[in-house]
Amino acid sequence: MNVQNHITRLSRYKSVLVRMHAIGIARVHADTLAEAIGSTPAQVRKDFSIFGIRGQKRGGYRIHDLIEKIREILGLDQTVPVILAGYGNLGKALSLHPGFQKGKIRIAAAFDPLAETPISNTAVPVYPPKKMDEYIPKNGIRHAILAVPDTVAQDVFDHLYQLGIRGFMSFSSIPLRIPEDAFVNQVDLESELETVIFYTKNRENNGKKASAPAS
Amino acid sequence: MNVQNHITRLSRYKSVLVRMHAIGIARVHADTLAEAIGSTPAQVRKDFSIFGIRGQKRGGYRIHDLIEKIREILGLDQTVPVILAGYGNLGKALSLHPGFQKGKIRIAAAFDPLAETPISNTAVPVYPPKKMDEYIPKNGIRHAILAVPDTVAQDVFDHLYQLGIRGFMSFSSIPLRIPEDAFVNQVDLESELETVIFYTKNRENNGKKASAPAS
DNA sequence: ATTTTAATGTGAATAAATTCACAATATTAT
DNA sequence: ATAATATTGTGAATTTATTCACATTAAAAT
Repeated sequence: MNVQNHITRLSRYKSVLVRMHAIGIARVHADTLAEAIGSTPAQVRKDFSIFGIRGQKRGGYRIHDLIEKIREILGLDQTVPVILAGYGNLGKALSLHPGFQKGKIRIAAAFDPLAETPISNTAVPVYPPKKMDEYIPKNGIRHAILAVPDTVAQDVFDHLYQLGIRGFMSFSSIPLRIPEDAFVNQVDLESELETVIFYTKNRENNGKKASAPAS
Repeated sequence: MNVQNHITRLSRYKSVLVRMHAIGIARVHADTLAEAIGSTPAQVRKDFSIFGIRGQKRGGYRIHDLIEKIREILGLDQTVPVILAGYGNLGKALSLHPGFQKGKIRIAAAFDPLAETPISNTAVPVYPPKKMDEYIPKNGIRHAILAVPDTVAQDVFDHLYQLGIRGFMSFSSIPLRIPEDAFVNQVDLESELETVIFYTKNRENNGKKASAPAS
């Protein structure tokens, strides 16, 4: 299972493709890609078709081109700078996450109240929060990761929004009240783990797909 | 937007409900709940209907009962012990995550090679990996969080599977090869952020919903 | 050259998810 | 008591997503 839409899938295809490319593979078939991300060949072809990605009849897709094209669709043709609000354990983990060090996403800076006293061992520069007001407009930052305590999540969100940030990945567990023109991907870790518990339980019974109980 | 299915939604409803309950609210309407998680009243009622959750005509739902019922559906009526494979920055962040300290999920122990020398400041006991062989069967653990380096993710997965774990939340960015009867929720942080970048970009243009480009 | 084969690409078919719309009914107001 | 109102619960309608199935075509084999 695993909840996905075609954008998530494009991103996952790319992840696999980048790794294949790195080990010297030049071409890929819809079947291979489907299996890698737990999907179907028809789904892969349809996803590509929707976005005008063409392969070649009897020859699959050229990985290099595919990666380029997917990056372009996702808006990753240029490096995208992202700031990190909150440099606690989670913030630190994210700043060191391989996925944010190799690809086109770059965590440009982190902001945390504790940075009044310098934080050691940081993967990115860590500044006090008030520096956001200058840093974000100056560097044209449009995206932020919210890794702050729930108690201040809405305030920090509002502040960042007001500074021009429109795209957010939030790890807070409270739902944010957001303006129409902002986009927030709320990554709720508790919820993600709870779905695992549900589906694991319902696997033991029905085998394949989990569904609603009798009543 | 935000990719969801009804299980994810149930979990999110619960999260909101628990907070409402904590501040002394006893009843809730479908509209309130819908707005809180960014859904629609019809969706809320349909979700509840599917699982046989009944409110009362003109009176909404009793929060206490709702929480009970949702917990039961998700398999969270008892406390569920989960182990953490890997106690790096991410593992540590997870062990301290409020969502895993207040609810029915309990991170029972973490396992990491660095634990040969004791790790200080831990929120949970941290053991060397070889202790898993004894700990997991003895404590009947069925669920694990994989927060290990990509290079060993498959090996650790295989080992945990072989010890009886069937439900996984994985933060590795490589797709795992998994047996039929295991369930893995792969939380791909890079992919989550990439979707934010896509939708933010496509908001600026079309306003409401992001869709496929011309070609 | 010609045939065979192994893919893609895509409309059509199917399935799944969401929203509509309204009957049912408990609560409140009169 | 009766009427008015608000909100649930759910089939039906609609929309969205997935899968099917097969025509198309490039490559490989003969």
